[in-house]
Amino acid sequence: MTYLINNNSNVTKRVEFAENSDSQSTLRANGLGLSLIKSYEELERPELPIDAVSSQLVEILAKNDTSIIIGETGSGKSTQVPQLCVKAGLHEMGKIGITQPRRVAAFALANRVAEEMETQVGDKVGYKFRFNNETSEETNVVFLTDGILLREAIFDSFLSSYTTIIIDEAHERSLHTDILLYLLRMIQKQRRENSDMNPLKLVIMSATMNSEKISAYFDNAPIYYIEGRTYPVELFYANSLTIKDDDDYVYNAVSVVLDLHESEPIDHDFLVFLTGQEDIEKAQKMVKDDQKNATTRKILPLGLYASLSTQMQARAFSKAPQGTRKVIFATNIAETSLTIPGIRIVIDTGRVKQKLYSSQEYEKMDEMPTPEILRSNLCGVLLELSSIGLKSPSTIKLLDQPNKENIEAALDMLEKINAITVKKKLVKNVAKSFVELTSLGKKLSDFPVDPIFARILIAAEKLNCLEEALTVVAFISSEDVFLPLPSSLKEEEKYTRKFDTNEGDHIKFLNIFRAYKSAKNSLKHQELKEWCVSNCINERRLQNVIKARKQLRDTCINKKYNVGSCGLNTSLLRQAIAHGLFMNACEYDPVSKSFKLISSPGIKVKIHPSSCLAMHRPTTIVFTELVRTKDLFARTVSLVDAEWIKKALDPQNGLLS
DNA sequence: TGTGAACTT
Repeated sequence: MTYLINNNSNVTKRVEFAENSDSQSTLRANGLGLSLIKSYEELERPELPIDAVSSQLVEILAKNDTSIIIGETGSGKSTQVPQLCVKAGLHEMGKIGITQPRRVAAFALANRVAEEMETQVGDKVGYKFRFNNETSEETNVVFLTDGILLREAIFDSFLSSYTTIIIDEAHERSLHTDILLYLLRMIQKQRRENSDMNPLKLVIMSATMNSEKISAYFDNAPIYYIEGRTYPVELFYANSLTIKDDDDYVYNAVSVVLDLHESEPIDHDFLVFLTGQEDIEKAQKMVKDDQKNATTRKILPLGLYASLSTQMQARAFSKAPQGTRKVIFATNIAETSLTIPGIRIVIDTGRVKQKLYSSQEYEKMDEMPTPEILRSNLCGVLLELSSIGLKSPSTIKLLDQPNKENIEAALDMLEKINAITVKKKLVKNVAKSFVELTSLGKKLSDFPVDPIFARILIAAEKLNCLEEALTVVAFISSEDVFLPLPSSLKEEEKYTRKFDTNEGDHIKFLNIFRAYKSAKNSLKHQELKEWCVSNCINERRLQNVIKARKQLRDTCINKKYNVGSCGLNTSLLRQAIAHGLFMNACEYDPVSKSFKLISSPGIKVKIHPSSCLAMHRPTTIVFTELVRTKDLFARTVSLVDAEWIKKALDPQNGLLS
């Protein structure tokens, strides 16, 4: 069937509307309209493929409990569907929430949609992710990370402030998205059955066509396809141009930028994909060095990656000054879901790297990545789900079922740390686990960190060293603050860094935090920066640690914890750490000259060379994490007393009530 | 005696 639809822009488009099967209607806005449109620069906003079907979508959104919308990046679904929900009146009884797997995406989309709806960010349109909340009473549409919506569900298990939840980028299958899909399906059912509550409308959006699975998961919800691409962007692969240096893809990418800078109009901005933060900083510096003497036709090199501050990320979305070209060096955070205004040329270095792989490996890379839920430690999410009220996590029905052993291992761990009790019951001759949250488990789930880290905080309160424990937990649950050591450093110098202590790496973190605080009080801004560099510290990451610490501390204050300090008595702090990490306790084994895991003595580990205890030979240690390379290495290690480990294993332990 | 990098509460 073919319908002709008139839309607001006076452009007539041909739209095919085909009914494929009972469960699946197909809405196609084929690209025909695009050739009729004027250059996007002359329009308020670029014409989007979704515009052709917007009025049908409003009806669909108003009518269906659950809709699945499939559209390519650039179809406009992320910016337009929330606005169409408003047109359908879904904001009248509560908020419309739209989740993103990444913070930048939530931030950028909120800014764009606020502009299109002619409102300020934080007013009718807002965003919310960890450490940032730009929403108010007035907010109708909120862009938030999937992780934070999951947190909200702990405090409001019906998500009652929302009328509509849109899950965007469902194809990425992030751990949080998968859990949310499960949870939303359940909440939708509960709200439908409870006459006091408004129904919950769900919209699942994805870029891939393999959507039957999601549809089946939601009782065969109808699937709608939006076809077509957005405004023209030229895509260059770096290897199709002159390769200057075979080994240095950053150098190649920058060379391409500088070449194209000569030939392209100055108001066409560039987007360059690189693999990581380090490469991005390097590329920015290379461009800056090249531009030192430039007076006209300047380049403004900007970075865009997750750990960049919100302000710096915002610069990537703002306009470059007149006569200056904006060049954005980004990780894959910008690859999906983001459309950055002004970008006309995209330089993708991926191909250059890929030619380093054999064809077999190349094919492997091309396959769909394994959903995160199939390869993650499930402790944290299972505790969250128990806290929301789920009684039988072993029978949880997810889009992809994690293997049973994985779930059992996580439940076993939660039981060992006394966060839950598990009762096995026979249901229709099949053993099922029923989970009950303990009072300790409830406390642990208040903190946005791994449950074993939260246990450190609980023990620390009783040991009167919570102030210090907050610092340690903030460090171990954040990114590594150390800059990579220059290989020019001699071996001896590496291990005589001034914060090292024979108590271990956790106390070293405390030393760094204390030293930074006092340096901050006595030094000027620039001097403080230099202080960080000379101590091999990444200052921005350290600031993130400080933010995480504040968030944890606020939770403690809120829950009326006694936030005391042990001062110089760091033995108390290590005792608290032992109460969290007791499952990771190891004893030195003189026979094998390695450490054996106390909980399973067959496993032998070595202290990672980066640890300040690597050159020592402590009897008993606890570690934060294990990494497997040539051997099994324990990273971030502390010296402990064997007695503390025994005490931590005791269920009657008064420190953890 | 040696880290994949990116994402997130």
